[in-house]
Amino acid sequence: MGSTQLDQQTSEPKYWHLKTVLTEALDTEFSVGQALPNERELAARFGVARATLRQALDQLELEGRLQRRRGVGTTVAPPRVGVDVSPRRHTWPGAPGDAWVTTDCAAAPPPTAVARMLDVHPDEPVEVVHRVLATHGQAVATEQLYVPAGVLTDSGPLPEAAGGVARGRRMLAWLQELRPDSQDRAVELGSAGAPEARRLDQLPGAPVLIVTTRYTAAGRTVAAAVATYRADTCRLTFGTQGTVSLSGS
Amino acid sequence: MGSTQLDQQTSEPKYWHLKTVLTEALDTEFSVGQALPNERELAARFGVARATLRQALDQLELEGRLQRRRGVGTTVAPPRVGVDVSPRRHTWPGAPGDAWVTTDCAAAPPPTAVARMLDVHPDEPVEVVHRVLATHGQAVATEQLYVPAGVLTDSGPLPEAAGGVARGRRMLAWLQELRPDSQDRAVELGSAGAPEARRLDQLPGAPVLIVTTRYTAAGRTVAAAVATYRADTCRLTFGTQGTVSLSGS
DNA sequence: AAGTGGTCTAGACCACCAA
DNA sequence: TGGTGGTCTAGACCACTTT
Repeated sequence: MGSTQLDQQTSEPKYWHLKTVLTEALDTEFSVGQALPNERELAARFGVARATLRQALDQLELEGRLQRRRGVGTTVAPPRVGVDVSPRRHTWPGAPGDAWVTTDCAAAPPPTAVARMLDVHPDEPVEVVHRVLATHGQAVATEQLYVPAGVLTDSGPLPEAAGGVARGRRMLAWLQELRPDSQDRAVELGSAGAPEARRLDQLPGAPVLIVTTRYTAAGRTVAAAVATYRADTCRLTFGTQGTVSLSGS
Repeated sequence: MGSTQLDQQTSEPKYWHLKTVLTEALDTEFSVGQALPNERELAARFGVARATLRQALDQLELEGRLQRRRGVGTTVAPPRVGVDVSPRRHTWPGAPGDAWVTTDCAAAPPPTAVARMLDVHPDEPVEVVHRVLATHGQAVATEQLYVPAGVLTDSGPLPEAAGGVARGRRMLAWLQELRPDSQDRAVELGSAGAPEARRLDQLPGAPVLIVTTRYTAAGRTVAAAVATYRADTCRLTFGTQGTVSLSGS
């Protein structure tokens, strides 16, 4: 990355050109985990203001090429990890290390969007199971699973009001027995709220992929989940599924 | 949004607090399509620098709450449109207006990532079909479908070397006959390159959801597609699919 | 021509981490 | 304590759209 200065000629923004130059440097002269020079030095080297350089770094971080940690520095990020989110039976409780881990369970009123999905009143508390997914020792996703009280009444397996992890596990086991017969899923871009950011070891506002799932059994919505994946470090994968067709005109 | 000033006390960043205030205002005092005051005015009203205000607006735009157009202004964005990306037969050529439209077809060397997926040499040209998806008159996605020459040799349906739309349609029809038996799909965050940005009516660098698909027939990779969806305006949906199970510990 | 959002600057200070 | 990235300022100019 011996580049010094950069001569503009077109009306292409500086930060855009800068990003292109840096991308090329990352591809050819850097290896995963390697540290970049600090921002002040890089800005000086390219002859731009630090804010402009940061605009380029912001994009590279968004694309998962860089990893920045306050007080530490900027390093070349490893390729994104693929996380399977296909609606099929996959990992199970006793699996190695790469599986969802239940961290808590408590009753709370659902967000309005979730309330609408579950068709319950926003003020009425529902059971919320909190889970976390980690790979390679790094948290990559958190999830809240919402189950309306109405679904739990018949044969509800919550005799003692023991809150916490044990209760969460019990809820999952019970939902298992319910055998949900279908699910609708959606993926969209969002930004991490304060609690999610803390759980994912990120700064608030960091870009995340939000996966919302609606579970139905016997034509009835029995649960809804909102999972938050780190957009910088992971790629959501959907496995092979039956015969398909290309369409369009 | 009568708010004036804002008194900090915690170490919460100003732009974050600002975003919270604006979000609330959007929920209660604004309706879809309504214009916000301009950035200089808003900044003054909240007693912050314009750059700080913009940091808050950037996030709201990322979350799909706002729509900003240079030279025009900032308006409240409509809810994101759901785009079905489930691997099932859905819309067909003659469908209303909401379907993929083939815009071009030509031979070109694939990006390295695609070359690896197709297991071909990065310098060897492959057939590329360009398509665009629009909803409500707005382009929301573009796609490049890559088909290696090797797959086309046997009974290749490209007698005349007629480039362009007609050829693209022919390619799709032919792939249809091939009856791909499975597909692997992945979703990740990216930023729009110059050509994608132009086709999607956005600025370069805008956040997009990148969906890569690998089509296989008879255990062989016959094609790969890279689709780019506007992250601000759409939500990718995956329909109901068979029995499932919740897992974890 | 006027008004909008987009880019850019040259500083400053803060929060965090490691030595 | 020194170095890093994160936040913030008060300007300036540019590209674009509308009138």
